[in-house]
Amino acid sequence: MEKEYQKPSVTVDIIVFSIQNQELKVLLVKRGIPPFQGTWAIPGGFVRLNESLEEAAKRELEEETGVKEVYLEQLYTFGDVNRDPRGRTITVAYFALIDSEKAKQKLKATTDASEAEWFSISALPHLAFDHDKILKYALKRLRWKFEYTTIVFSMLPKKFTLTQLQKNYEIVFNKKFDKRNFRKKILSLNLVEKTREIQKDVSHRPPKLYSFKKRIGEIVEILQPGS
Amino acid sequence: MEKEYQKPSVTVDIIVFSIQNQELKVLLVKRGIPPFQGTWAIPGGFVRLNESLEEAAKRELEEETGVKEVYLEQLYTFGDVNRDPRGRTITVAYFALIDSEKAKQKLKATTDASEAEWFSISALPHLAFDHDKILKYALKRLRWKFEYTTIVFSMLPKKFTLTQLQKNYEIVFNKKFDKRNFRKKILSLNLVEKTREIQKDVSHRPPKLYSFKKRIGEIVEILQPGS
DNA sequence: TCAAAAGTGTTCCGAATACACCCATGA
DNA sequence: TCATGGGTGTATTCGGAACACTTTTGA
Repeated sequence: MEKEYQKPSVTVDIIVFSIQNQELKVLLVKRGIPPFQGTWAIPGGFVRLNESLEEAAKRELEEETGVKEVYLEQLYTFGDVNRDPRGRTITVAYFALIDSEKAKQKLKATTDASEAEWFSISALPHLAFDHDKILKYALKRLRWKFEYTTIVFSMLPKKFTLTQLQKNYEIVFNKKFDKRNFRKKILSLNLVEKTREIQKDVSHRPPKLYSFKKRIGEIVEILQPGS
Repeated sequence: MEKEYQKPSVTVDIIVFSIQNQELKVLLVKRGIPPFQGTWAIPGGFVRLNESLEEAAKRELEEETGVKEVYLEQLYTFGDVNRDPRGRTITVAYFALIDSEKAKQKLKATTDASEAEWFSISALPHLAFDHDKILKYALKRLRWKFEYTTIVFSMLPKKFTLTQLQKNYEIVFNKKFDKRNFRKKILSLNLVEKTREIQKDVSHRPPKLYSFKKRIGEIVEILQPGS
């Protein structure tokens, strides 16, 4: 067989973001086997012949975290010749968003003896392979998606307060927004509706709970660049 | 070897757009061999082990068209299990933009006895594999890029008139813009500068030629949605 | 009564929109 | 002189930005 007919390996890697304790976090796994044994990496694995890329990403994600039904989208495909020392490997990166309630669930013990852990994006270890680059790109995409689409709602529980919503934006952009302008904007976009519930047992004026009306990920320009 | 260790094949497909004769066109090749023999398809081919994905895309593009140094960006990776009847094949789609002068060059005779031809996107044939879907997505991305970045300049010669620039937008969006507002916007973005040249031999007032000042593809929100 | 977050309006400014006429050239 | 596209300005409207105080609850 000629060189050009040999096949590269194909993997999927899933960058999983969530917001916990007022911080943006990403899920990493410690590699149990070489190469990069003991180094943190983005969770992922080989694509099987009988599953689509998205199915592979969903399967790996469930294997690592036990969570299903999260927001998942393809990020980018990384295919530099020497990105994996074991041989030519192309990885299709996905990024996933988990709402704060699901993220609190205990991480499933992983099958391949590696540990999984949430890391704040402000205190990341160096990652295996080209995963630093992949993560950096995922963050860029995340911010972009927050600006122009409604994915924020995939990181919130079904019912939430407008302050929680605003906090999520502030965490992702690492920037404060004006409360009145923020609420005016969100309400004018007609994205949310009041529920009849209010949050109880808070030691301040109890906030109203809202729910999301539209399709997650829809493009709407929630926040303009620089606002 | 177990099922999950068999490897899929990996190809790149390149959707090449250009604007010719006031129409948005895409380059297609007629397949010379089965499957889908005689059907039009997006140009592409297998990724070799010693080249990155982008290198593979550039190589295939040059083999098909003879053009080099075009705007090229990764579009999306398509990996449904049955998208290729020959067996599991994942394709990394790229999209490329060629300026009108380069696009006028004669298409190189292709090596694998297939013909290449420019098709207006308003009169497309049915395509092989899942290429209809890929092309549809590429068009979406193209429009998005026109709205928010400066890629339009990759479809223009080095020196161009503001009317040519506006025409390109009108063709891509299939929509007219107001001449005064368009020029005001472009000039306020500080993207172009007057050259000392004017276009000669036109049977009307000769237009000034402009050149592009910045990096192609930079995000600038040239046209707001709905403008 | 205090602490903590919820909730609420107005003014100002810049950018987007709508809109019509004169200019320079080749045929 | 005519046809063809080049080139230009203003008034209006809309949305973004800045900004501070009162309300409600639990501790």
